[in-house]
Amino acid sequence: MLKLSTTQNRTPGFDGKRLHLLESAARVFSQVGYDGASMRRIAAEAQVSPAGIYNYVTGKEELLYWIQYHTFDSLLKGLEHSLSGVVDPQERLATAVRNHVRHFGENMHELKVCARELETLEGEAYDAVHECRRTYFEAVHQLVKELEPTGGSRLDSWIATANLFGMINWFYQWYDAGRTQVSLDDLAAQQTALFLDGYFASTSNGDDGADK
Amino acid sequence: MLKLSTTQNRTPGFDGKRLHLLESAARVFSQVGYDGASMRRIAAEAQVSPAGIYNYVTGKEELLYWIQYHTFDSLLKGLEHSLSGVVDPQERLATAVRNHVRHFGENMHELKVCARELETLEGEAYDAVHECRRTYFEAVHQLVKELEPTGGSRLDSWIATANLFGMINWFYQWYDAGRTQVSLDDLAAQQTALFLDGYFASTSNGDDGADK
DNA sequence: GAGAGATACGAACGAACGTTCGTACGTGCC
DNA sequence: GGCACGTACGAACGTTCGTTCGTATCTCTC
Repeated sequence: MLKLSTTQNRTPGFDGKRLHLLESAARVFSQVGYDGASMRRIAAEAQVSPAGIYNYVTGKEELLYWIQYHTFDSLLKGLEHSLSGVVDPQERLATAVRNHVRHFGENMHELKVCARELETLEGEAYDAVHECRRTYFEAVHQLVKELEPTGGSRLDSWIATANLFGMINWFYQWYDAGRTQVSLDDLAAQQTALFLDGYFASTSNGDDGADK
Repeated sequence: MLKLSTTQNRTPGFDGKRLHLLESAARVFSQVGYDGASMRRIAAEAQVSPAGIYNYVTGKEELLYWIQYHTFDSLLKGLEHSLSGVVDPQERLATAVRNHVRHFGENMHELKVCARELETLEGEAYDAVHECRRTYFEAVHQLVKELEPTGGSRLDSWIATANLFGMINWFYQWYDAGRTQVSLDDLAAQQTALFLDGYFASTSNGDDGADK
């Protein structure tokens, strides 16, 4: 299932137009959900006829596939890039959270679609996205495990990582509901601090786990 | 919008049958989403004809409304009940998390629908559910604020509460994906500990914030 | 047992859906 | 100029959707 559209014999502007189409689709998906979004509405958003969409994509399914795959892929790429040169384990985790939250801020629609429609795709398309997502999760999980090389927290590192993702993924539900008093970097810092030291902790813990 | 179905002149078994219908609808909604669920499938799940649904409910929208309203309402009721007699602030928060997570375990379908379809309803129906949800959030927020009566954490209590909800709401995405090595109470305890003390904290903090 | 009203369902409605088809238009190559 | 082909769109297809309608059954009341 899900034949991908061919990428040969294309006009110069093809890639750009498809990207524009994916952005429009992500915008609509994030507003009304995958099932609630009609191809006609996506077409209108992208200023194309409904039939025109099928020049760039084999169907609705592939729209979601590309949005999700591209999002997790660039999350991972961004993580690897921003981690280079950072050695302190706490600082590395803070960097990862900042990367994630910033990415959310700059691609709110795409991330929202990824968070909400995780189980919408099926078959090979689901597997491909799932593999990409798993790689990203494991990269962050590794950062968590490296926090305490001597043998560990009393908490399960996998569960703690999952809960960390809960914090940084769930925030699309409440952030920017009008009351943007806090910047994305501030938010990332608070989430890092909460994860590392809890709500209570004394501030004696070095740089308190979130700076910059 | 959303005329509620009348509740007068009903047969004795009416309430029970409607509850059964709502459970079936919640099961289908949680599997394929609100938009992806057809009335025909819900009817089949409830062993009723599609037309028969409309004896108990004015339409699809009201199904979602009752599921969400009833869920948040019983979350709040359960919270108030389980808090009675508990005085230690950390223990009160631990109790709240346990209440939430247990409720998730016992009503996985309903909670999943509440988490995923928060923005699906519109107008009065949305407002009514939103008010109920806000009350529940504020109750937990109050518990967080009472953790440190002397003046507070370095973190914003509202944001910390929102992140707490991120942890305990997001877990439907990964829990029971086959690997149920950890009980719901254990999970609640880990989430409470993570929130109160962070991933790092020394275990010297009283009962470490999660017991029972 | 006659009447009323709640409960149940098969059939059908109009609307909207994702997608396909046929046909134009534009551009580059010989 | 003529051909090939990527791009674009209006119209239409078949399907499925939420809901309504007409009617049959069941259960009380008098």
